[in-house]
This record gives sequence, structure tokens and C-alpha cells, in this order.
Amino acid sequence: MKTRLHDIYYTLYDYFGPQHWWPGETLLEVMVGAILTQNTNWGNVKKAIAVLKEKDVLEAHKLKILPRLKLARYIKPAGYYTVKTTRLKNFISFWMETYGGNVRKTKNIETAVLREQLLRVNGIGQETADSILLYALKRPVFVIDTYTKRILSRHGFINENAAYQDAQKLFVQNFKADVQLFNEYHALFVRLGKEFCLKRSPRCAQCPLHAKKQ
DNA sequence: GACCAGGCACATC
DNA sequence: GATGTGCATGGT
Repeated sequence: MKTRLHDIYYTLYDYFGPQHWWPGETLLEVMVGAILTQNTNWGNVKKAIAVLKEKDVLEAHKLKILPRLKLARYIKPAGYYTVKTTRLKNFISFWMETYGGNVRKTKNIETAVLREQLLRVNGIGQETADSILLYALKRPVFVIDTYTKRILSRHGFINENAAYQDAQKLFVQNFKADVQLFNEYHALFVRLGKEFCLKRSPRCAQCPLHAKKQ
């Protein structure tokens, strides 16, 4: 059954086109990016990732043995570099110890189990876990971030202080699980958020969703 | 110089 | 369970 959430998807897709998410050449780059981008502008994350590439350490086994002080220095442009160093180290330990850094070993693990394992890693919350699940491990979970929440509440789907699950439930109930759709839809929300729904943006009324209603 | 950015954990009540 | 706070860089 078609709902307004379907209409919004097509409106955004027509307006912006495909977003080609997640930007990243390897699985690990996507995972690392998911942690580095926590409450951080993507432009800063790109700088940090560029340094990791330049230093040739953007591989699980290399990050595993990289001294914390060096890692902290490399990721400095992404901000919060002390906590993020710990978070990256925690994640890499989990990834290496549980799956040997090998995505094929996750093949027979249920998405819900993987999600719980990720959430148990200190420094990985719901959004980061879901980003890793969707964009790195290709599991059909919908990622809820600040922009998505803001847009959903501004359009009356949830209230402003709704829980993560409340927002996520909307997509579980209205769409059948589809990695490509969830990938594109979330990326489109972020694009819309960046361009039109900034906190003090005077452009909110001009966004393609508002324009279409009139 | 203020404000913002693709969160999360921890302290405190 | 809700609410507040620290974490930090770089662009606008």
C-alpha cells in the first residue's frame, strides 16, 4: 500500500537524484566513517579518512596495532579525537575478534543479532550500528539521524522528542525491507536536511516537500 | 565570534 | 526514566 512516506521518497528522488551512498571505497572505510561522523560535519571526516589513507592504515589489522597516539593524531580533523580513538579501537577489536575482520563470516548471522553485538561495543549507539548494518553490511535497517528526525517531526510523522525506535518503526511498517531503498531514502533525508532544514535555515519553506504541497 | 555538524556515554537527580 | 554535560575540529 502506498503512503505519504512513499510519495516523499519519490519527490526527493526526483528532485535530488541518486545519492550514491555510502561514500567509501571499502567496507572498513564505511565503518570507520560511521564512527568518525558522530556529531561531526562530513567534510571534517573526509579529511581524517584522507590522512588514514595517506598513512596506509585504513585496514582492520593495521588499525588494530596502530598506537593510540598516532591514531588520535591522524583523525584529529574529525574532532572529538580522543573519544573517537577509543571508539575506533573498541570497534576494531570487536570486528577482528568476532569475525576476523571478514564480512563473509557475518553471512549466517541474523541482522538482529549483529545489531545487538554492535550495540554492545562501547561507542556504538543505534545510529552508528544501523549505519554499519545498512551501508557496510548491506542489511535492510533504516538509519535514523538528526536530519531524518527533524524532517519527520516537521512533517508531523513523529513528535519532536520521539525515540529512535518510533521513527524507525515508520519505515518498518510502511516499506518492505529493502537495502537499496533504505540506503537511498536515508541519504536523501540527509541531503534535504543539509540543503533546506538547517536549524535556522530560512529555506525550509522552499524545500521540495513544502513546495509540492502547495 | 557565534553557530553548526550524518552521536554517545556517563553523571546526577 | 528524563535531563544535562563533555568531547573538538573546521566551515559559514
